[in-house]
Amino acid sequence: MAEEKNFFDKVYDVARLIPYGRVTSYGAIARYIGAAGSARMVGWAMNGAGKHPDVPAHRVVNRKGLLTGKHHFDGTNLMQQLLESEGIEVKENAIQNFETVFWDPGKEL
DNA sequence: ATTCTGACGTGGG
DNA sequence: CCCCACGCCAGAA
Repeated sequence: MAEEKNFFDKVYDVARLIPYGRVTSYGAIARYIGAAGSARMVGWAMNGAGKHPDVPAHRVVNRKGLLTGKHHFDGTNLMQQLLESEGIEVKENAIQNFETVFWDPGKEL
């Protein structure tokens, strides 16, 4: 694939690679695309993910495994339902067995 | 141009 | 685990 030069495209590209039933953190993606330290930009990029149906933003959480971005989805618990539908256990906006379902792009790839 | 905010991360206590 | 402070970069007012 051609290398995306846009920061957003890179984020979307990695997010699309997240396997089913797995989750990753903003920092992991940021580091993989070469924007280590700018994890905030990853989250910001996700703001435009709504235009990219192939981008599973619900599989991206912060390093604590908290569904910090659930507030940005249509419903209040849409993100949690999506994760639960993939077999991921979520409790109080926090992913259970986070280390088990965690997927690191720079590590798995 | 300046200021603030934001789906974060890391380090120290 | 919690809390606090700093860094980070892009965009909106």
